[in-house]
Amino acid sequence: MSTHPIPTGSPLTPEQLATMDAKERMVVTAAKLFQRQGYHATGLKQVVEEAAAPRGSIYHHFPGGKEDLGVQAVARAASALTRVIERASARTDSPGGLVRTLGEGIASWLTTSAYTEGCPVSTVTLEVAPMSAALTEACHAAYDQWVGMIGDCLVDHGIADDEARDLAVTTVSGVLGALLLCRVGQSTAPLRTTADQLASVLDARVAAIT
Amino acid sequence: MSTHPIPTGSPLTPEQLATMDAKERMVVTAAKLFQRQGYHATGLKQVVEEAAAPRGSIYHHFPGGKEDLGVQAVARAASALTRVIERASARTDSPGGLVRTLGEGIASWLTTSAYTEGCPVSTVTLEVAPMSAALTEACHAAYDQWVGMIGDCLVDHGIADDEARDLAVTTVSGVLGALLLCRVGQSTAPLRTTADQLASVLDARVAAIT
DNA sequence: CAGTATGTATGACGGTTGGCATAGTGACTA
DNA sequence: TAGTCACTATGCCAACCGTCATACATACTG
Repeated sequence: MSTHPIPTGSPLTPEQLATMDAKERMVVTAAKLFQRQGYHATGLKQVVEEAAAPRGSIYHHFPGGKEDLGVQAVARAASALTRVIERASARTDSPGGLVRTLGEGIASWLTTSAYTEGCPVSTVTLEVAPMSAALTEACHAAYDQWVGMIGDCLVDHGIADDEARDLAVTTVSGVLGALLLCRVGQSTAPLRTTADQLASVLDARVAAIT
Repeated sequence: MSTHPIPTGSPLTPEQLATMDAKERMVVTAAKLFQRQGYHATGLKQVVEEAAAPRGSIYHHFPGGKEDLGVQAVARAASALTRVIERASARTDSPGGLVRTLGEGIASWLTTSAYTEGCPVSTVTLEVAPMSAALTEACHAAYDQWVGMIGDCLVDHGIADDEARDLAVTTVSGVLGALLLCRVGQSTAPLRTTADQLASVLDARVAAIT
């Protein structure tokens, strides 16, 4: 890692952090850092510094050490994306609309962070699976939830459970993969393209039923 | 990282390594380790040990240090997947068949490694983009090549350049994302599902032309 | 209220490993 | 012999994660 072109600054606004206790600050800060630079590149030192938390408290709040903190950070980060899906789901009524809105939401997320923040779960997944069972499980739970939410949306539109799940898996895969391409190319085009195409597939599938 | 359930063993067979010089051994070993545990979790110490290479040679062969080694390892690993695509491309004549064959190839790759080895490029991408320009560029080049190859296949079947590229982006995104889900769930189902669905989309698109 | 007990919270330390730089070795050339 | 080259052993300092003895806060007791 030769250069650090983007001045990282604080991963969270001080106002937000001020409202939390030390433990929560650590979890939230770790989540942001994992999302930005990955699990192994994030030192506990950096976490406590940016969270303005005392070094010694780590093993009080997280007896399992870094891995323990990681599990909670992943869970927290995952729920953030879950909310994005929920919000997108509330704003549209077709599966295709959901995917498109979701794609836009994530895209804006990418641009506002100057492509430093990707999927909070994917990075950790690739770094630790399947070495750390606890972290792998936390990531797995996140993906399952996302697949389930999109699958439910499809079922609501009349698609059979099995096919709905398959389509949801493909959709989540596509979005996650597109996020990779976006980060590496510093462009939201792959995400918008992929979301658009997946949306068309889902809508066509729904249309074929009615 | 509490446990190490899978005895890692040597990442490469000694016979393979024996035919290479020290530099090549380092690149290949680094590629395997990055693929397995990521960039930051891989120490140069581990690389030289598993490559049976002398420690002091690192900065002779790779003046840019770890990042330099990383760029070459990514390039090498990427070309491995490129060959898989080439082979899949040679064995089928439809885009859908290509994607299905590709999915199977990667799936067998996952199972033989007990899900320890994922996409060699994705892990590094998420860990370093966009902090390290050199590594990001190396990853970008790999993705571009894959997208280009699949896009070319589509163009060969009569699809216009722009749409071919869009479809290729979606396909690569889906495969990469599915690989994530496979690793976290220790199952090849997501990959086969995704490949299957993407293949259907591509074939339908081709069929609509003729 | 004074004194103590109990559990929480914390700063300082340690053994290890991280990537990297330097000084050095030996082989080959002139 | 002197010089050049490809290559390597050794050592450095910083950062890593985890442990520990201690300080704090609250609640209980006489």
